[in-house]
Amino acid sequence: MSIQKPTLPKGTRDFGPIQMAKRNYILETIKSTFRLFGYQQLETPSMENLSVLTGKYGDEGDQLLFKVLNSGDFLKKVKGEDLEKGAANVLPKVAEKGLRYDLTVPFARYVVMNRNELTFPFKRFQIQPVWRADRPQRGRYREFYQCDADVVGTDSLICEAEILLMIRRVFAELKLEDYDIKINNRKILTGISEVIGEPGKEGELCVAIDKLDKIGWEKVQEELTQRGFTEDAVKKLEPIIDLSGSNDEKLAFLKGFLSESEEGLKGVAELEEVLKILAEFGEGQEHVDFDVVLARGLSYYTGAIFEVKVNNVSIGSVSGGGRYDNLTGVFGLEGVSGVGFSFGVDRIYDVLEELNLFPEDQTQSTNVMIGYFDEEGRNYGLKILNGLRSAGLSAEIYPDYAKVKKQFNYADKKQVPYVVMIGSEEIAQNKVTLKNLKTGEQEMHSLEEVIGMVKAS
RNA sequence: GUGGUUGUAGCUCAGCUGGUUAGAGCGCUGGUUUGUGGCACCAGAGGUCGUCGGUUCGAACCCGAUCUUCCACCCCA
Repeated sequence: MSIQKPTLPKGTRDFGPIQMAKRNYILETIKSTFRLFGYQQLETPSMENLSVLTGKYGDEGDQLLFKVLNSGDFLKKVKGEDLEKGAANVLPKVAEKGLRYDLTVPFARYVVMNRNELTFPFKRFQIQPVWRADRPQRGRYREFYQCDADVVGTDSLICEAEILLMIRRVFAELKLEDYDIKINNRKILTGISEVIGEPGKEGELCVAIDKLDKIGWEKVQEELTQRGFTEDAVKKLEPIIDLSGSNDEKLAFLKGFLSESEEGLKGVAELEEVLKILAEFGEGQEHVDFDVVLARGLSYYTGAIFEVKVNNVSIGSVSGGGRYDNLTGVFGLEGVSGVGFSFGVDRIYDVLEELNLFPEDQTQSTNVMIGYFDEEGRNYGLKILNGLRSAGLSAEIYPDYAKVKKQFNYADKKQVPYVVMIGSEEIAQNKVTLKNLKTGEQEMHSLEEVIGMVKAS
């Protein structure tokens, strides 16, 4: 029998100890921020029934769902005629479960199933992996983590303002300074499409405008024409594309531009209110940038839209979100509005790595390692080990009888800062030798002294 | 889903127009040093050249398929 090399499925990764330390640094920052703002943690199963997942992400989304083959004889419901009709006909008979595609739909399902137990407004955060059968690329994986925070059951714009505050807090903690929180409002986009004489086409409008950064205004015009926008409409759009100035200046302009659109003015008013609430918090508009052409998640967002971009790095977009009316409508619970956003941990990881912003000592796990020469030393070491741990120091003993060189090598590789060495002399004096691996200094001390010294370092 | 790209030692990569026994650096193991890691020196182990098939007297090298990697598009975090 030939030995086969193990491999990972496409688009998945292992996280080793070093990576986990760094990931936890990011995740702890995010979690503590969510908790600080009153959000409670939720977890849902990796698998959902396909009836919950399908139809929520569009045709393209359905294709990207990982389906789980039924257990046992998964073919028992399939008939010959089903096979002839094609995959779409066979699928529901061989798979009834799928891996979750995002955290929002499972959350909506949870809210509907627990509507009578929940106290609204309900603020929840959720940090779990999601799966997409996408083609992997840099910063795009088939298994990746989302960190969502949503509040449902309120229309209050305080929530929007708090999202801005949470993003700023997380980024400040992570020492990320050069970034912009782009903010816009779906209603403004709707208003613009009305005003330029193409009502109801804001979706297409935004898909095209969204590429502005990438392909430029010229190409966007081409695409708009291709999508059936009139020349007149494209021309009317021009002042929007050129819009610049402070948030307040842009809003002032839009009030005039959108004066014919009730919906558009409502969007402007909402945005103004969010900024006003921010001011009531005693906070400024640092990093907050009203971006009229920001368009994302248009199929579900109905109010505010957020996106966070880190400047001068290869992967810019690290967070996003928005307000949606009627999150739970598809599951039969009407009128539950919510607003939420999500941090992309994997991308934040890459950004921090690129900017070299991870703290130095993230990987250090053990404070002290105990080494020894013989059985007597080992047994004495076990007592010392227990003492160190009781004092709250992370400690370990080298488990095998081995050359001192090997023991020290192990400590060095693991970046353990201190080694306690035990030989006959130490036992006789009821002390231990403490060696600082960074400086190379070593001296005999009592256990209590060692505890004090290591803790002080 | 469309188009392109990559695969040689644990890692990063050499390897000529197809020609004997496939190399380097780092890492690993052992030694110089049986109460001491990093540094230095010495020695050693480790490869079905992604996989399967084809062309050829002969394939890491040419051809096909497949998997994988990365990139662009679509879309998205």
